Amino acid sequence: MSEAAKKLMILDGNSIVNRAFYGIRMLNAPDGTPTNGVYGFLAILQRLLELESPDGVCVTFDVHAPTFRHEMSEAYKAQRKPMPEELRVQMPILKDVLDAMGIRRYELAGWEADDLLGTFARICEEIGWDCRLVTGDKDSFQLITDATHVVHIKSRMGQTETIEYDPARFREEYGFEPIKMIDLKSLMGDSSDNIPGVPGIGEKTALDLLHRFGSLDGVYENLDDPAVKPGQRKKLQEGEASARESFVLATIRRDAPIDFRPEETLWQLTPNGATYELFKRLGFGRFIEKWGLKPDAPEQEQIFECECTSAPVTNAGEMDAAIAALGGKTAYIWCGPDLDYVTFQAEENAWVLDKQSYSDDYNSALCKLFGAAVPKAGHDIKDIQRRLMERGIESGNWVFDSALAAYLLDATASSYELERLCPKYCGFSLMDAEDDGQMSLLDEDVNRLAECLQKAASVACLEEVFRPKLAECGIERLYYDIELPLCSVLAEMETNGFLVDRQALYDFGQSLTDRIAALQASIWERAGGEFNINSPKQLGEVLFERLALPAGKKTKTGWSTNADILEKLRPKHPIVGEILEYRELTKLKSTYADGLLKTIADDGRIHTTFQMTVTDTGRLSSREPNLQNIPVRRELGAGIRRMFVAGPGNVLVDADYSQIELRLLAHISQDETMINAFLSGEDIHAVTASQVFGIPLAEVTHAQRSQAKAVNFGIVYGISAFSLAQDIGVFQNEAKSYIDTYMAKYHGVREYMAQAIELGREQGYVSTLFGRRRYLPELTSSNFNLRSFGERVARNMPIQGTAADVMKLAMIRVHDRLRRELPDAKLLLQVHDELIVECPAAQADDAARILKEEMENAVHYSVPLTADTGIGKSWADAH
DNA sequence: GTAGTCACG
DNA sequence: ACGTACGTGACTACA
Repeated sequence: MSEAAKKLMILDGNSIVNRAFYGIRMLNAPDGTPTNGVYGFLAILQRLLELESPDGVCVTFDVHAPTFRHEMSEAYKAQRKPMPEELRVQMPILKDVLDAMGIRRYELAGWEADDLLGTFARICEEIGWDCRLVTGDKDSFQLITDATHVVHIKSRMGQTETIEYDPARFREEYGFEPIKMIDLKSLMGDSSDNIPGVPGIGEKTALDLLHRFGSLDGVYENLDDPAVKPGQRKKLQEGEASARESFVLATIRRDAPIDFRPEETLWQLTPNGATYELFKRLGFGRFIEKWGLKPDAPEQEQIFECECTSAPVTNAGEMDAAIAALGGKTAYIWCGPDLDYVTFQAEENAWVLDKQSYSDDYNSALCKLFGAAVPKAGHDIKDIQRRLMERGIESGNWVFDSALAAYLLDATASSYELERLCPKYCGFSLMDAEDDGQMSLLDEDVNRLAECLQKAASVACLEEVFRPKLAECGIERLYYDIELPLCSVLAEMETNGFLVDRQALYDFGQSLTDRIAALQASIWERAGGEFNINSPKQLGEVLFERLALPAGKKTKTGWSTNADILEKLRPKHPIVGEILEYRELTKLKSTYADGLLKTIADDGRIHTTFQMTVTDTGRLSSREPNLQNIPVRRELGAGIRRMFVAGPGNVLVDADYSQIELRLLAHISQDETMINAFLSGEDIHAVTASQVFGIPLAEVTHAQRSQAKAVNFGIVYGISAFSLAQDIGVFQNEAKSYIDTYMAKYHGVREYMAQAIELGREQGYVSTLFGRRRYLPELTSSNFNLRSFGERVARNMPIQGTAADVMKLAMIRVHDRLRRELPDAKLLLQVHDELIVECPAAQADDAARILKEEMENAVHYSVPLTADTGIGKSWADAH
């Protein structure tokens, strides 16, 4: 009986660390040592262990010594760029990590890692093992065979991704056999590898020649072929020696003299103390957790000890006594699901209120605790407030929210769960009680009770850490006057919900069904067969293979079929327009008609959840369902907004800021021209058109205004000429001249943009006018893409974030005034620069006035903020 | 779970 | 030369 083939994963150590170093943002161990390369390596290793489940693992490294390639080629000797210091110091760390984990590593003076990969792959193939070569370089693609696949590491925007190439995948992408990579490189060269190739022949020509003649030899045997242009022929003739030399340089050797026994690489993850200690020193908590690493001699687990004694609260008398004992001190709260139990704690005392063990009216107990008499702190208090509201309890006197504080201190963190915050800020971890599904806290489940008490107490610890930090960052006002009060406004909006005309929405969905079916039939007929139009892969095959339409951009997995591309293809084939319409209709049906219907609650309303700790800029987000992306731009989609309606006797009042981001840009940059444009009340896009195109305001055409509008938007986002050109359909040099003129005319804006980046780099963060911060380690990255991204964010975040701050402040003010002056008017929704209120029809004008006043007067800057209002029975009518 | 696409400001 | 606008969430396909 033959055993199943073993699978060996060989990682190209230098190349992967390199990718990680340049691809992800800087990380440091607690002692300041840079670690991002090692961290990225481990992240990739972990991902691949899960994905591939190899039987063996080993890592190859380059040795800094001349190789046979240096001996044979002058060109190859050219100095490689020296490794940056922050990367160099990480190589020995990685080797320590591998040694601790017991993973074999190999290096051989005089031979490059690629040659080791090739040699190892050969040896594996000889004994019938499968190989996975993991690397960030494309050099080793020539080694791809049925048994040997290359897992290619790419990094994009701080994310690393892995693509596994087998022969088929390779052929699909390159159109020839993997081994022909050598021929390709001999023609086009490889600047990063000092392989000269044929001077004057680039990737395009080289690929073309290879497809035509199959190999380097084939090319030279067919130099007289008419398909070879005279210029190319000359270059090829002159460059033949170089090409032949490149062929040898580019060929990975498979005969490195190294004692490699595959069975020695057999390995599986075995947690050990050495790895634990090392990871702890490096600050790799994530991997300690993920891999269950523990110290050899179990040290005192730094679990937080709750020093308070807890008392059950089982009746109204005990509740009163607990509140008396609090004596005005802040109660730190942790609630169970559906508020079935609540633990609260102050200093050395803690109490447990449990619905099942409470003999009097439970709601009354909640009212006492959550009423205005008791100051309270919690974690994600908006959520607690909403759940209380659902029980008809209005809570008050909330003085702290640890999740919100953590968000303000670092808006880019991936999660704000107590389990993560405690280790990060307080130096202890939380215990983890299994959820056993019991509803009652007091029944026998000691662990879970302890866990809840601990969580309540940890909110107190976090508060102690966070309060001074908020002061230090100058964001106390933002926190206490905006974020915290906003919680109850949002809780109320979520509870209010937006009424939807269920029948109309259903009918709308039905009306789409027939049209979709007709489109599908026609598309299938034109395609000459049935396929899944919703599958970009299948659609790509139909459009670009079967119908042979000119393919545009490619994605990682195939051809791009997005609306931009299809729009350009529209005139080429009638199927394209139908696909675009099919896409539009199916989107409306699945996401908006069917999707929203599912979310309508028993009261006929849709209750979204606003998330306060999600965006990097300070905006809110809306989910389950997302009501901030209801269609409006296209006529058919905007019909959805007719289904969002006011209740009987009510109307909707809609108010939206007019160009708030550009107004804030004018103020923040103090650009005189832009400020004057807004002060004069002119149409800002028309003014920009007149500036950019150098024509009198009165002569600006509709098309010019619309282009100027795109420029205005682009400026806010940190534009490039390429993208602007793409967006407005002009040549890149034309787009560039628009931007240059813009920056010359609005030179205050240009100066602001430069300063924003400068300041961001110096401080490590950028901030809004309210002090909200976004840290930008990307600004000092040595990776061009990452750094450019940081620069765009540095320009954009202060604007988008200030707009978010202003809107939040306005919401609090609107809410206050409505409560005092129009208690029947309810805030329903915020869509970044728009607010929607529902109120009795007779109060609509008053509500509109209040919205306008409070939004426009939330702040007073160098240019006025203006808000436009509308009134109607539906969202579509009110907007 | 990731990728592609598309809805919004 | 690089790769190509900021910020979100939901749905479908596919591994």
